[in-house]
Amino acid sequence: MADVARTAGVSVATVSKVVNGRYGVAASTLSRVQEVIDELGYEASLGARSLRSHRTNVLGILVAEFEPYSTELLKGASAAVGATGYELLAYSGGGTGGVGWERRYLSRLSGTLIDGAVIVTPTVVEAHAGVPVVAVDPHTGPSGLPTVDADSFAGAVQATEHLLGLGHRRIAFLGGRPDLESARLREDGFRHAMAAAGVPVDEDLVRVGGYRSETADQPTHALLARDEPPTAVFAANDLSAIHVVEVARSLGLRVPDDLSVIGFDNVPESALVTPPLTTIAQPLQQMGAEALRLLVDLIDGKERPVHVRLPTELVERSSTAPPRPR
Amino acid sequence: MADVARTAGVSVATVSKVVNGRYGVAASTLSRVQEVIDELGYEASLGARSLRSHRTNVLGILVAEFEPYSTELLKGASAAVGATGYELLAYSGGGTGGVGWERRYLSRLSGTLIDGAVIVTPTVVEAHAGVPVVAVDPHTGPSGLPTVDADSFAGAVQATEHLLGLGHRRIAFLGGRPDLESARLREDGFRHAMAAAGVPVDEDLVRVGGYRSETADQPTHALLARDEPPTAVFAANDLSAIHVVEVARSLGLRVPDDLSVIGFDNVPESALVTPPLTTIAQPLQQMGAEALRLLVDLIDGKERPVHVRLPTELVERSSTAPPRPR
DNA sequence: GTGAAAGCGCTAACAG
DNA sequence: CTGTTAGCGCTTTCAC
Repeated sequence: MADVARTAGVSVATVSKVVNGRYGVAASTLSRVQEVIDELGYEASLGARSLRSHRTNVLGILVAEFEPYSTELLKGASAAVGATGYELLAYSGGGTGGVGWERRYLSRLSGTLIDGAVIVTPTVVEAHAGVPVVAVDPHTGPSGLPTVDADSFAGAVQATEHLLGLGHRRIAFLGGRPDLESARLREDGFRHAMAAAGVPVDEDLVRVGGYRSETADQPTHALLARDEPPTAVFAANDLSAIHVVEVARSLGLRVPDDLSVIGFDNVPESALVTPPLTTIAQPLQQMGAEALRLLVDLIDGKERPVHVRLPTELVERSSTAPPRPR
Repeated sequence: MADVARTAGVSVATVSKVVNGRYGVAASTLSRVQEVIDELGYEASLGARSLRSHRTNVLGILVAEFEPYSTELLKGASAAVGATGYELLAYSGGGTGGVGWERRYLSRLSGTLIDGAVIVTPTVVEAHAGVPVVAVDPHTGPSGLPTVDADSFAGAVQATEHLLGLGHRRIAFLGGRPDLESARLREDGFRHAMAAAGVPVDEDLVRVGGYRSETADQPTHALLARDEPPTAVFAANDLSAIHVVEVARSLGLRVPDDLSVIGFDNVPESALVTPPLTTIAQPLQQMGAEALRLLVDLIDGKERPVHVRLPTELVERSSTAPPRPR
């Protein structure tokens, strides 16, 4: 900025005024400064500006890692931000954040740099943060923070009913982590639908999968190695469902002929596996867009429902079929 | 930081030393300060820190918009950053950047905030930028900047040969924008493969699609409305290929029975359309990871090839088939 | 081993 | 209308 000021023969304060469109600058000065700015390709440093002004027009999206789930939200947020005049800053430690990443990233960015934040699947939710914050699918469920999530319970019911409707009775549930709200709700939905159909749940068929390939591996093997293996598996997210498909194939089982598998999330990757995964879709892009709109309204001080829950939908692809007659 | 200093009964300078692990702090002071930091959940502001220190341990990824292409790169970069100790900051204006977004975002973030940047599909490439910069698939082709891209020419040859091998002869090419390097190379590859097979190119079947649905719409209609329409279309990216499929269906043509369509990129979305798209895969995640590694090496001053070109691969799905006997 | 002071690039008051 | 001045929260000499 000093460069620009010197070249234009004015003070940095004047340049600042031009850059920020403040009143009190002569038309001639303005155009001269603007010319120099264009010529030099000057752009104010976000860091320095925000340090002083506490308004940046930048919204943060804080994620533990850029993976299929968070990037879908990002697409939605990106589409929604266009109209608002804000810019988007997505921050991630690349998976190295460890526990408490959400709080650390937030304090690192808030107060300076961003006017508000969307935090994706936070474990620790803090109501007070300095800037407005919206949580997407917090692991503790809707609490003090404004929240956007999908209807995990209803989705799990849909998944289970789909399997039941196909004729399955020996259905396994490969859950998430029991301490997470979404995982709990999906198990509840599963049990609810089973009970409603009058099909008893074999407790040995209910396992903790942990939402990730590595953690789902052992329980999946245990499930499929049984004397009387399940004819269908409902996995609480796509990542673990995909892993079930892989394990089944490695064991010589054909999907869906020998085993039906249904997932949850509908990340794009679920369509890429062989066979393409039947799953329960969360409207991820829509959730990202909704979270962003909610955040903007919060910043603008508009009244809004503090909790948005979006519906899920069954996406039938090729990993589910009626059980084979025995 | 002043809070922490006051509570611990030391100066902010000392707190700073503790935070940054500098030498010259008594063990007792260190542990006391560390305790207060943990208790208060203090985390240094990125903006302020970077303003002063010019080393942030944060790498930037600058994109025009978060869409399927850039988010795939993001996933790769995120996976690769884990080992490096850096954190990732992805910045986007949400599509409102306009021309020259790459330069503006870069000067906004560089010098402060980030130690280096990966710029995704920049149009304007500037060799000198203040911080190390790596370009992914720059629209002008490899120039002064270190670059990561895929082999567009070879990929286009693969696509064309696939169609030729299926028996197609009347093959249309729906190109990108002629001013973009990747688009030009894909057309070259198409012509090269046609010539090698001794099949003359009907110039009326070569159209400019512009890489986007909106820009591809009119040329696609023109192509399919011909008296003698093509039996196959090679679209220069998945987005336009998907649009060709949609237009064909809206015209009552069945894909692939009446018309084969092949795309380029292999974004996850290409598998989600009906029928799933046959396409040429760019190893997008790998490209993102490679760009990040190249950037880190650049920052560390390591010698590295300044241009990495990754191979493409044919992904056969269901949008291509032999032409119908007439 | 610790703190005082200067200053990173910018904006906001205020004086001229 | 324009420039001077005082910080924003932090790191970094450099005295003590």
